[in-house]
Amino acid sequence: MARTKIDDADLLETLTGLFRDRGYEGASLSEIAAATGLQRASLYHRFPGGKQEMALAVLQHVHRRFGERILAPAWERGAPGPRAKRVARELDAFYEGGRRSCLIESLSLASAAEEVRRALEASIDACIESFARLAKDAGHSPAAARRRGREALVGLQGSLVVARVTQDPQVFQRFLRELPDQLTGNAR
Amino acid sequence: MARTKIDDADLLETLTGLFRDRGYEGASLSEIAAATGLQRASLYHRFPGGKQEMALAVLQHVHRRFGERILAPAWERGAPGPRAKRVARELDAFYEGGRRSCLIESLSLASAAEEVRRALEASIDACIESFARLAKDAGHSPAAARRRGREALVGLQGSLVVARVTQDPQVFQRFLRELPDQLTGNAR
DNA sequence: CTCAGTTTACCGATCGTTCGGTAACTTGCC
DNA sequence: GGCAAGTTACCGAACGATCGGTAAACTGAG
Repeated sequence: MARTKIDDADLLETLTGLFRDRGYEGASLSEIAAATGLQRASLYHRFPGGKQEMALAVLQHVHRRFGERILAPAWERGAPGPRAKRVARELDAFYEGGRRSCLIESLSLASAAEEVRRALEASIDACIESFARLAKDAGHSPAAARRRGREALVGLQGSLVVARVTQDPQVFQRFLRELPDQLTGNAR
Repeated sequence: MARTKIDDADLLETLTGLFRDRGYEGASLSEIAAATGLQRASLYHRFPGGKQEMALAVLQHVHRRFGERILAPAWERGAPGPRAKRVARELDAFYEGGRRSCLIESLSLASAAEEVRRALEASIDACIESFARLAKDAGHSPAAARRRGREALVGLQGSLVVARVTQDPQVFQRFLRELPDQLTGNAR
């Protein structure tokens, strides 16, 4: 047993879960080590930059996953309505029905490092743009589409927070149900 | 020197700011001591229960402030529209235009103690009920009013998170502007 | 043998918390 | 009023535990 004990994908997945649930300061290296099955020192072999590099890697990992999968339907061809529904389904899976928090929110508290802050902003922007794309494809002006995208993101973040505090995922489910119409629907 | 060096109101105010900005784990006792002007040991004289009691006291403090002031207009007499506008103005002041985070969100991460979790839930509920009251007074059914109250809370939490990450308080300002109509407006 | 990957053992710093002690004020007896 | 006893508020120093991080030895596949 000398080659990687835990492969990068699993490692990142575990780290993602930890940072989502506990936040940056809340997720200690001991806890991370216990959860990943690696010793603390081994984590420094994988992430020489320490905890901050772990957070950064997780952020990139999730950002990629959003781009390649969760938000991908927003950039495909076809009717925007069904595509929005597919995005909603992907969000449902990623947030486990509203029982998991958003990494962006969890990591944006502790007055993060500039590099982390930039990554957070990039992910937020990508999310807004993808949402806006669906609204644009539904015939809305660029300005109106961007506004709808922003409002959808607000609903996403807000419903996740409320669902977490009230321990009631229904709030998130309601958001998901209304998301497609919120983006592609006609009137307001 | 025997009388209090820092009075309870100031102390709670400082603690509130710290917990909002840094979260429970993020706000260390050293930092709290530095910010309040009291030594760590002195904090234990004021809060024998330690950090958790501090968080609990802050939660109660803010809960009272919401009940007595910020959400008070929702329970007064008069047209619901102007009352909703007054609530919005109070929220604007409390969240400093969207530059400060919500305590409930900041403290709800770190898998808090049961007592803390209950306090968080109580505050959330009070907020929803006050919002719903305005919708009810505007002629909406109890069910519809409660739905509007919940959605308003989602908008509040979501816009605060997005405003923090993007460092753009405008998102919160937009929410505040639309809040009165969202609660008391006619159609949807 | 090489060398990436893991491990044990350890580091200084800081964590939340406790302890012993000291002023300043209050109380109650004379 | 005078003054000892008690209370309140604060502080410096230290507690054990844990924090994030490092050095060096071990492991095993190429």
